[in-house]
Amino acid sequence: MSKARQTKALIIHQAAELFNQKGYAGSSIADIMQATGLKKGGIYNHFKSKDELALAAFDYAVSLMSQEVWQAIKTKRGAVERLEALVSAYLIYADKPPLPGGCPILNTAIEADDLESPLRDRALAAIDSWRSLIVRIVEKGIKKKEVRSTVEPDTVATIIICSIEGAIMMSQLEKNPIHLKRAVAHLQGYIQDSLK
Amino acid sequence: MSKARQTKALIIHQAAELFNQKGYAGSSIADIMQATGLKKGGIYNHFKSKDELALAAFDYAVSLMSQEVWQAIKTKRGAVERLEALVSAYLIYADKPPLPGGCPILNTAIEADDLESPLRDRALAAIDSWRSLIVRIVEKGIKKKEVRSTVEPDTVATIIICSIEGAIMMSQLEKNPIHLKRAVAHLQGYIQDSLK
DNA sequence: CTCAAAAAAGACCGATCGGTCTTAAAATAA
DNA sequence: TTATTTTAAGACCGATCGGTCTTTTTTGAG
Repeated sequence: MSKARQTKALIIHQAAELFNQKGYAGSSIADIMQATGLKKGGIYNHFKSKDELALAAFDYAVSLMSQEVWQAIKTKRGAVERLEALVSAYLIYADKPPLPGGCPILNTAIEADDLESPLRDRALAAIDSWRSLIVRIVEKGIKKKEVRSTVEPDTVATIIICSIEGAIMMSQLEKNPIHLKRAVAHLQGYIQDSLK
Repeated sequence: MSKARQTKALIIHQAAELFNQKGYAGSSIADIMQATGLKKGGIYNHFKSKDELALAAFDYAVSLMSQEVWQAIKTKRGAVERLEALVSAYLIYADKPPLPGGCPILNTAIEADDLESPLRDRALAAIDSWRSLIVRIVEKGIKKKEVRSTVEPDTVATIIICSIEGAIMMSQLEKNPIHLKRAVAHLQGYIQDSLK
């Protein structure tokens, strides 16, 4: 990787950590300068604006977690097993989170949900991608008779996503992984009992 | 109420709306001046700093929702009925929310969870108050044999809170109440099936 | 090694930030 | 109604905001 791209990757990584912990409005260019060791010119050489950097940082943050989930489910076969693996993958937030500060989708959704903004669109797209992954797994499970045909895939997606996101928030706030562990355990029971 | 206290209440209400929608870092004193129609002197006559106003606005926002929940459960008797009423009370976020911008506890928790700050302490206290309300209801239900003795009150509290908070976030982001409705329906089933 | 192109430095900009203070207006107790 | 206190106005402050631009340094192709 060229020096320039290394520097750009460093800026994105450090900005993602800052934004995820202090928010977009709460993080200044000066903060990013300090975190990267670069001066203003070094940052604006790679990004036209703070907003453009925010988008790049969000995409990077989401990709980190997407990779975790994909790694967790790619070897699993049945729908139930895949959902169990997906849910368990989020326990990483209790152990060694890909980024400090909690779930970047949740953080961005909360900060950007009121104004129309590119950042809100990205958060929406990230949630929708997650939702459709779950829906596809459940639909395939129904086709293969592994999941009861009365189960609504969209409802399963809502329950899984909102439980995990709420639990990440609570564990992050209280600095105690217990809530995330409880939510994951509850979802495992839900997947076992309600789907098949 | 004296004129001065009316003005102070107006500032708190408008600030609570702003902070809940745009966040604390994202809302400026100039924004609050515009929302209240007051000039800077009129605001700083009632509050020493933006931080002090933020605390007052958060307390006000939480009290609005606490009153809703209390209204919903005060007439109910059994533990199961009280929990059902508590969960259903949050459907108000899909209909006529006490404040625009979603749940103030969630919004504040996300923005303030990283730094040690009075605001984080308030969010922690609000969550703990909610948690202990649920725990007390479940414990009483166990004593009265309305709830199975194997049920863990703290786990029930975690599942209810994280599901509702996650669902409020999703419905707020997508501007669609369906997620909140699904989560409440799921929790009703959980309360019916798992507790008794 | 040379040199053109790219990257980073850092001074500089106007706007806005939270906050202060003096002055004027309004509310209230007498 | 008057006198006193409280409340709000609005000019003002230094610091910081995001962003620009010129200059210097570094990089990498030839």
